Amino acid sequence: MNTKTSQSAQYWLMKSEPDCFSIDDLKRNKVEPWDGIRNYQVRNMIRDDMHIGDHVLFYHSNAKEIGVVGEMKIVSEAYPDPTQFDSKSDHPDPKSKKENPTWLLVDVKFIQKFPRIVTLNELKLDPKLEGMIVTKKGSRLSITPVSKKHFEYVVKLAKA
DNA sequence: GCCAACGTTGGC
DNA sequence: GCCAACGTTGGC
Repeated sequence: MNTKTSQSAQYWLMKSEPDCFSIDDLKRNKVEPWDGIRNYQVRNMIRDDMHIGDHVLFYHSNAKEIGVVGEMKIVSEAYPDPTQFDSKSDHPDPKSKKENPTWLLVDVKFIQKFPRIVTLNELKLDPKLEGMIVTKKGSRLSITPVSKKHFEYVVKLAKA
């Protein structure tokens, strides 16, 4: 018997500093390896809980305008992040060994850039989005799970 | 540029 | 295993 059960897609929010990698960069490249994850909690999530076909909100952090700017999709399972072995990359990790890489990444695919940004302030103020992790004070995880309800509501807001 | 809120490191 | 010091994230 096949022990694999078909799982329904999950929903996420992923942060990026637009000065480093923006929604427009993703739109141009179509598919991009989401490298540079150097947090164990986030690594474990992408390794254990993230799968091909999952839906993602693209979030601009550390920017003039902070908030959700578009949508993308996960198009690979987690695999070793090559930048950890590259001393010239932004986040080399000399302690990580090629036989047993510490850091993983997933490939993401551009779906759409929203007609407008849904700002963090807007997310915080909307009672329908209460409990969304990114709105919580001190939330520093670059990837967080989002409920299907919240995801669909944010997309609706972006197009309103 | 400031600083609060974390996460990590390393001495003990 | 504790915890101070340090580094990073990211809103403001």
